[in-house]
Amino acid sequence: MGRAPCCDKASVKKGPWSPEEDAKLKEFIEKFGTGGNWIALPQKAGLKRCGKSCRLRWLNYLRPNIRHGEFSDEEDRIICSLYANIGSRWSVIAAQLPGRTDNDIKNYWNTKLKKRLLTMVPSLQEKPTFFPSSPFQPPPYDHHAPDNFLTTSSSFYTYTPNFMNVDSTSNSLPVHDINHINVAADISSPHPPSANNLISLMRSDTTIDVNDNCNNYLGFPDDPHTMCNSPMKAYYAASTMKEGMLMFGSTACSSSHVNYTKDHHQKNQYQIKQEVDQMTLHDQVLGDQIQTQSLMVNQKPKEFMFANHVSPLHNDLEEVKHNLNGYLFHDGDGNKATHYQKGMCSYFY
DNA sequence: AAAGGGCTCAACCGCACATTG
DNA sequence: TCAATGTGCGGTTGAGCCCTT
Repeated sequence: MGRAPCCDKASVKKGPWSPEEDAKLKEFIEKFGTGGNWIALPQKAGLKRCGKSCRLRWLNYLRPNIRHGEFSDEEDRIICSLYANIGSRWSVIAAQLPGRTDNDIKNYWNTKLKKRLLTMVPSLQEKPTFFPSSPFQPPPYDHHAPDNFLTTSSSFYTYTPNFMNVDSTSNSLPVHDINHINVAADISSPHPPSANNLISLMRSDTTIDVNDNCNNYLGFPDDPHTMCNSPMKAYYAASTMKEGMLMFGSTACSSSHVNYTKDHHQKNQYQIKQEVDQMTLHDQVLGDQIQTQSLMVNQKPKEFMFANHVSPLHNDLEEVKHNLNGYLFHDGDGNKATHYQKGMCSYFY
């Protein structure tokens, strides 16, 4: 047996609101408020409408300070960035855009922004199975990439998660919720090292099981170039999309990317999240290739002191390029790696 | 000018969660 | 503790508008 309907469907009016109904609702709420009970409101206000319908009409159209009409470029960027971070949590996104309603933003995304994004990045049109509701998807495998896949490209798409809240005292990897953004946190224990390197993909509603080489994330369990010769305390970036969490990071040194084979590459080419030119809020330029974006909702990005923390292995970091068939991470030196790590929001200890 | 296909967006639906008794 | 009720949210729908042929 399903739950009782919120109102008598037969006796309520549906469809577009008339100006008279709008006026009645507005007048009533301005005089008496909602009374904390939307269900009872229409009767009190003399409206033949469902309470939910009244609420929706008020919130999306009648309440003061609602803005309709064109979205600014800045709003576009915020929406795109937040969507990349938190997925279709329209109410959260709307909270960052005063005067905009979740419904407006949702419609705007579905009808305009998503299409624009897909036009800009055609390869995003095919959804990966692990991002079932995301418009983002991995680029196609580049068969021409050299075996170490250290190629270059003039275009680069990345995505920068906001904030991290790493709990370095814990061996577990809780997923924090900061400003509604899931953030994976840290570990500090020896692990199957290979699994700790790199690019990890996991569902945003999971926590990382660092003893699980790849079930929750895609690491390089057979990596022969493991660099983790010390207990690692790395961690990690986290970013979420609605269904998936993309993680970048390395345990002790991101140079462990070097020399991965095509096969590795193929396994790990999952990072397309951000059209740099269109979505960058706070640009950082990494070499001449990389820009990262650090959208802060209520929080500024943390600065990383990458070089200081990975110095033992720092020299290995000559090349960390992750060519994702045109989407390139290029770390030519430690300094760039710093940016790289900033960009990917990795933490190193 | 008419047809029809695509697009927009207000509104609805159903579910999950919160609150209340 | 649990069921009933209210609220909020995201996904979906469809009427009306716009554009192309």
